[in-house]
Formats: sequence, C-alpha cells, structure tokens
Amino acid sequence: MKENDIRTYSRNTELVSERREHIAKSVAPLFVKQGYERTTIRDIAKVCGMSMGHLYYYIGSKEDILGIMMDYDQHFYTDFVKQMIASYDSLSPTDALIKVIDDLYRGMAGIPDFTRFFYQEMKNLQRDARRVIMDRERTLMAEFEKMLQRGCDSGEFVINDLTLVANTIIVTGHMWVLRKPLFARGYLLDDYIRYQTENILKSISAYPKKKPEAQD
Amino acid sequence: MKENDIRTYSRNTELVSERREHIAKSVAPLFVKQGYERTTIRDIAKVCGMSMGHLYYYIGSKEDILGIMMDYDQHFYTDFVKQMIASYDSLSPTDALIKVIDDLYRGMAGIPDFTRFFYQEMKNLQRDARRVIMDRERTLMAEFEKMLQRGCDSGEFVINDLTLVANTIIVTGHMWVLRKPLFARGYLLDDYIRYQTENILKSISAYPKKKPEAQD
Amino acid sequence: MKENDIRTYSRNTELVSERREHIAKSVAPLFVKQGYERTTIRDIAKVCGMSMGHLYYYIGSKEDILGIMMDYDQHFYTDFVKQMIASYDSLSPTDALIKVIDDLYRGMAGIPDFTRFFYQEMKNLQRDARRVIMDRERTLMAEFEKMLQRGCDSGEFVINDLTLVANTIIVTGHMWVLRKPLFARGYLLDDYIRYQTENILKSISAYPKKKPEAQD
Amino acid sequence: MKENDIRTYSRNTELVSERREHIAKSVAPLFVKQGYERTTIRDIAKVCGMSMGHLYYYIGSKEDILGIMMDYDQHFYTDFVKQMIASYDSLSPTDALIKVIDDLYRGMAGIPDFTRFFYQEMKNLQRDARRVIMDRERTLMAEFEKMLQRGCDSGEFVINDLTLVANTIIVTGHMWVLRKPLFARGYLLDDYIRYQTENILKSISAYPKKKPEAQD
DNA sequence: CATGAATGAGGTTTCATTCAT
DNA sequence: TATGAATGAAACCTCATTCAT
Repeated sequence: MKENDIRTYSRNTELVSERREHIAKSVAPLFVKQGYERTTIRDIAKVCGMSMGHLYYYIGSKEDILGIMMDYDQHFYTDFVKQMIASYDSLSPTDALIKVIDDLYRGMAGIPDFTRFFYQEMKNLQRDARRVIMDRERTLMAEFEKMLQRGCDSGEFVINDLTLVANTIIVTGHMWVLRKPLFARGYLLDDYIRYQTENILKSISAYPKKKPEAQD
Repeated sequence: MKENDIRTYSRNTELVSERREHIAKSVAPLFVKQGYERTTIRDIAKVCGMSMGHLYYYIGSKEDILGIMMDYDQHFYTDFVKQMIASYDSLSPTDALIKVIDDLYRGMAGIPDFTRFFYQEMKNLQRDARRVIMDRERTLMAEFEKMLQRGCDSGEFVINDLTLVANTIIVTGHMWVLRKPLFARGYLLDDYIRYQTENILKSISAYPKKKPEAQD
Repeated sequence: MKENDIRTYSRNTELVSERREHIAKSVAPLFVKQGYERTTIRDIAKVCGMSMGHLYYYIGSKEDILGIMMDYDQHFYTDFVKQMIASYDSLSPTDALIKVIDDLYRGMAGIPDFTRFFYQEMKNLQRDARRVIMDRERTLMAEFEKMLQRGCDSGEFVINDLTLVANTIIVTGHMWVLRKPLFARGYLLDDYIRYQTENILKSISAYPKKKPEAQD
Repeated sequence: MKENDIRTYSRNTELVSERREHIAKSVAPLFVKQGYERTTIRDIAKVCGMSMGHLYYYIGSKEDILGIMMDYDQHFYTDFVKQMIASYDSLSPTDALIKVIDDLYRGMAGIPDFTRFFYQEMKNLQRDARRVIMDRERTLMAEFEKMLQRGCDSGEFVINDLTLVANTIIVTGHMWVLRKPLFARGYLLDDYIRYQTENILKSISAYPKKKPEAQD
C-alpha cells in the first residue's frame, strides 16, 4: 500500500509523484461528498482532467487511489509531529500545548476532506493500510501523552488519564471539521480554538484560575 | 423517510414492524464492517435469514434499509431525551449531568453499530433523512445546553461557550465507540465514563478542587 | 388453448366458467392500459377481488388468462356471425348490410377493451391461439364476402375486390375504438356509423345517388 | 423524449446518431415479433451486435429505445407531409390524392415494423412520447382534410365528413401491413393500392362512373 | 374454498478495466 | 503519452408460482 508499490507505466518518478498528488487532492472532495464506492472512474478522471485510460497510467486500480490519499494525508501528520517535538524544548508545557493545539486544529481544518475521509472510508482500506492509520494515530497520541507528562512532571498539569486527554485533544480537532454545521452560523475557527483550549486547560491545570484568560 | 413511507406488500403492520426491526439489527454490523455500498442484497438477505425476494416484501429498495436503521436509532435518542428532561427537576445540575452522561455513554455503547453507522454512512442518506439526523443532534445539544445553563444559573458551572461544551459531551460518548481500539487493551467503559466525567466537570466547575475525587 | 384445457382445482364446472368470465372482464381494461406483460398477478388478483393463491384455483398460469379472454371475445363473434347469416334471407342485400354493420360496430364498441386487446397482445398469444384468432377473422371476412356477393348477384353492388371491401368494413369497426381520440371531442358513434355506412355504400353501389341519404 | 435528451457517454454526436439509427432498425423486427416487454436487453444487444454494456453507452435505459424508434419513424412522416404539400399546387385534387395515397401506402409498407410497432406498443411509450404520436397523426389527418376540401371546393368531391375520410385513407395504409396475412397468398401491394384507391374515390367522387376503370 | 408469506430465476443496469488507435 | 469505445461480471430488483395455514 506504499505509494511505491502502485503500478505505473511511467518511468518518470517525479512526474508520477506529482500526478498522484494531483489525483489525491482532486478526488478528496468527491470521495467525501459521495463516498469512495459511489465515485466512478469516470468521475475521477473528470475531476483530474484526464481520460480514464490515462488515469490508469498512474494507478493500477481504483483502490490504489485510497493508498495515494493516505500517503498524502500522512505527510501532514509526519510534518506536524516533527514540529511538535521541536516545541518541547523551546516552550513551557502549557505554552507548548497551546501552540501545538493551535497548529494541529488549523492544519486539520486546512485539509477537511482528508480528515473526513478517514472517518468515512476506513472500512474501504486494505488491512495493512488500516494499520498504517492506526499506527499514526497512536504515534500522535503518544506524542501528546509525552507532552502532557512533561506538564505533570513540572507540576503544571494534573491529569487522571493521559491517554484520554490526548485523545480528547485530537478528536476536538476533528470535530471542528465534522460537526461545524451543528454550530451557529458564522462560528469562527479562532473562537473554537480559543474556547476549546480554555476548556482543555481547565480540565488539566494544577492551579486553575476561576475564569482563565477572560481578559483576552 | 419515515418507516411508514417505505413500500411493503404486506398489510400486516405488526409483522412488517417486527421484520424491519429484525432487518435493522441484523444488518447494522455488516454495514459498519464493510460499508453500505459494499454490502450486497445477497449479504443482507443472508444475515436476515430470508431470501432476496422476501426481503423486498418488507422494503422498497436497498436504500430504505438506511431509513429503517435511522428509525430504530432514533428511538434511542427520543427515549433518552425524555428521561434526560425528567432528571432536571429531581437532581442538582452537577448530579443531573453526571447521571445523564452515564446514561448517554452506556446507551451509545449499547448500540455501537448504529453510532458508527452515522459517522460512516451519512453521505448515503437521502437529503431529508440527513436533516432528521441533524435535527436530532441539534435537539440533543440544545437539551444539554439547557442543563448546563441551569448549572450556570445556580452558580455551580462557569462556561465560556455552552454549545461547545454540549458538543464535547456528546462527542465524547461517540468516541468510546469509535476510538476504543486506540486505548490500552482491556480499558473499561466504567473507567472511561468516570475519567471523562471528571475532565468535563473540571472544565466547567465554578469551584474546582485541586485534585477532585483523588481519594477514589 | 381451449378453455377446457386450462387447469383448475375445482370440479364445479359452472362456478369455474363463471369465475373465468369474471376474470376476463375484470382484467381486460388493465391489459389494455398497461399491457399483458406489465400487469402482475398481484394486479390481476386485486381487480378480480381474490387472493393470488385463489386465482390459481381457476387458472394454471398467467398465460391462461389470455386464453380465457380469447374465449370470451370469441362468443361475441360467434353470436354475431349467426345473426348475420340470419339476415341473409329476411332482408335485401343493401338493407342487410346496413343492419349488420350497425350491429357489428355497436357490438365492437361495447367491448372496446377486447377489441384493443387483440391489436396489442397478439404477439403474446401462443401459436395455436393466434391461429384461432386468424380463423375467426377469416370466417368473419368470408361471411361479409358472401353477403357482398349476394349484392353483386342481385345487381345492387359493383365491387372490384370482395375481400378488400369486407376487410374495410371490419376494420372501420375497429377504428372507432382505436382512433376515436383523434376525432373531434364529443363525436358520436351514431354519426360514425351513419357516415361510414354511406361511404361504404357509395363505394360499392351500382346506382349511386349524387348525395345519398342527404335528406336524413 | 427527443433523441437529444437521451443519456450517452460519448461526446461524438455523429457516432451516437449513427449507432442509434442502427439500434432502431435492428430492434424493430424483434419488438414487433415478441413485443417490447418480452425482448430482453440481451436480445437487443445481440441483434445490434454489441455487448450489453456497450449498448448502454448510447442509451440511458431500455425505454429510451422506444424514443429512438419514434424519432426514426417521425422522419418518414415529416418528409411525407412536406412532399404532400408540394403536390397541392402541381396537380388536380383527384390526381394529387391518387399520387399521395400511392406514396403513403408504399412508404408505410417500406417500414412495416415501425407501422406495426405503434399499434402494439403505444401503451409502453411515455406520456409525452404518446402525445408526439397523436400530434403527428392529427397533423397527417389535417393535411388530408385540406386536400379533400380542395376537391370539394373544385366540385370534384362530395364528402359528408372530411375527418372520417381522411382517417380511412390513413388507416387503409396501415391495414396493408397489419392485415396482409388475412388476404389471399401472393396478393400484391400494387393491386391493394389500385383497388383501395378506386373504392375511396368512388365514395367521394361527385360524378361517379358506373364501373370506373373496369377496362384495366 | 381462501389467504398471503416465501422463493429464486431472470430481468435491467452499472462500472472497473483494457486496448486499438 | 493520451483517448474513449468496448467488455462482461455482478449489482439491484421484480414477479409468477407454491404451500402451509
């Protein structure tokens, strides 16, 4: 399911990568809107601006497109985790958490179709592709747990169950994308991030203020 | 999309209802596992223990099964909301919230396939069916907002954004079902409910204890 | 294809005949409206006021209903031909023709669904059923030819081709049923018969009047 | 129901038109022989020499084939009416009528499957397709009425009801196709046209000869 | 006599994939 | 590289017929 395993007739590796990213980005909204199964090769070829036959120049089967999308999405998280780790040293646990949450939520909101995609289409992924996703989620949670642990060690946080809090932080990012339609019209991501960060911090802070950051 | 609108050849209303509930329950795990689109009428007939033709004695089309599932799921939420409202009078805001969260999470965990189903198959629902789901979610959120508002009025809670907290409470229930595989093996629903309830309360309590219920 | 060959579970011959006539009459408008193939056993049972299972008490298969209808329609023509032959002796050729045409057209108009039926569903009849219809039409034409021949012998008619005229007389009867919607709204069968009879007589009369029966 | 409204996956308009005409012509005898409903897509694909899937490259549904046939048949009548109108000026009413009848009957006999088709399958056409056929028939009748009126005005014809005569002329053309099997073996279209024309003229001529063209 | 739930063969339609151009 | 006409397996759905009641 690694991108490299996918059949192509081209030997121009760079072109293939470029086209595949193009395919992943073009097709994501379609998959989210109508689902993988209901999206036909004809649809895909159309949004990609190529013929059906030519599409098969870069992929081996329809299912490979799921793999390509996974690869693309994976970049986001790999990059994010790297940058997250870098935050450890430069900032206090609380400030690092605030910054990382901000980055994560903005990042997720920037690729909403991909975020939705995995909630919807997990079942269509091959067994090993599913494992890749699970591993990534576990990695992400583990990084957050480390970050939260640092805060506990420094006495800034008091947490009953690190995993649950890490999970909540991540899921809260997804939910901006998935449940935004349920919020009041015109609700802003900025507000979402600020208020949710407050809530999270209140639930883990060792020295809670009565109404933290109300002066903002 | 009401069950009554679905075509049947039988005029025995009771039999029809009974069979449809049987269909909804039988088919839910299949839909969750492989998705609506990948599940064939043959598969469905098999798990329901009927012939394909007989299945169509109770439904008009494959899509109607989504409607039937929705109706079945809807019962749960309707009943829950009624019981929730009853909690308003008899208990303090905090105790009511604790009890309602407990009921909600246990209830959702009791019909995991249905909970998963709507995250996965929303896009396959007809436009009006989708609206029904949205309305239900909004109703549920509104009820929680009322309950939270009571707590604010009584001075027990301090909340920056009622909607976001209501949303978090509901989503946290879903996440037991959706993300349980990411938690440590053998993690218990009882613990999940206790810790998540603590976290939620800490993020909204007006008079937080330093380490609430640490004596547990 | 004779009615007697059709399977029944009943030994009460009279009842069977009665029910079959009921079936033929009930089903005819349905067959005309939506065609034999599009009419289901469920439809048929409904218009006959019986259950599907009970319907099969009087017939062996759906196709048998075509045979039953044929039998019923056949009565009309058998009776008509008998009465037609009776006219030979009592009336002059011209008067006999006028009377027979009147009877035929009114008769056909009285069972419009059956008349339409054979134009539409001939192809669905079994080979031998088709032959029965053809024989009947040929018999009818032959009787008209005899009647026209009498007129030629008596010097009242002058006819180039007896078959064609006989055919035209019969078809003109069908056309009241088949093409009535093309005539002016409110066009009456009485007028149709009078004018068409005039036209036919003009085309065969040995001593044409300039404007026959204009005084009517 | 216009051909253009029918779904196709091809954007090559010429190819689509060509294939559709091929389909209409190939399928007509089959429809006449066994009826629209009894003809399967498999049958149709076979006589068209394509695979089932490829057939659906040019049509959206089986029913569309009826529309395609209609379009094809419509050409004949449109062309005929144009040529008919041209006859008005160049010939006397009687001669024009003789010529037009000859053309019409030969034309109808040239596409016997289409002529039969509409008597059989009218009920399977969509509501608006049916209207198109009705309009066409009315147009044709109206043209004949005009032509007959010219004859009345010139004193050549005496007619009690123009519509009925126009109707008879058209139906007589259909009947060569529909009832030919009832005539003597080897009966010729030439004779049919000559004798029927005589009969029609006799029934409308102002100055009838005693035995017209008997010397032929 | 009478019912209608149950069956499954066979119909229409879709769509991933290939290949001649 | 690029196209899109062509294929056929497999999906959904219907309905004549039977049989336990």
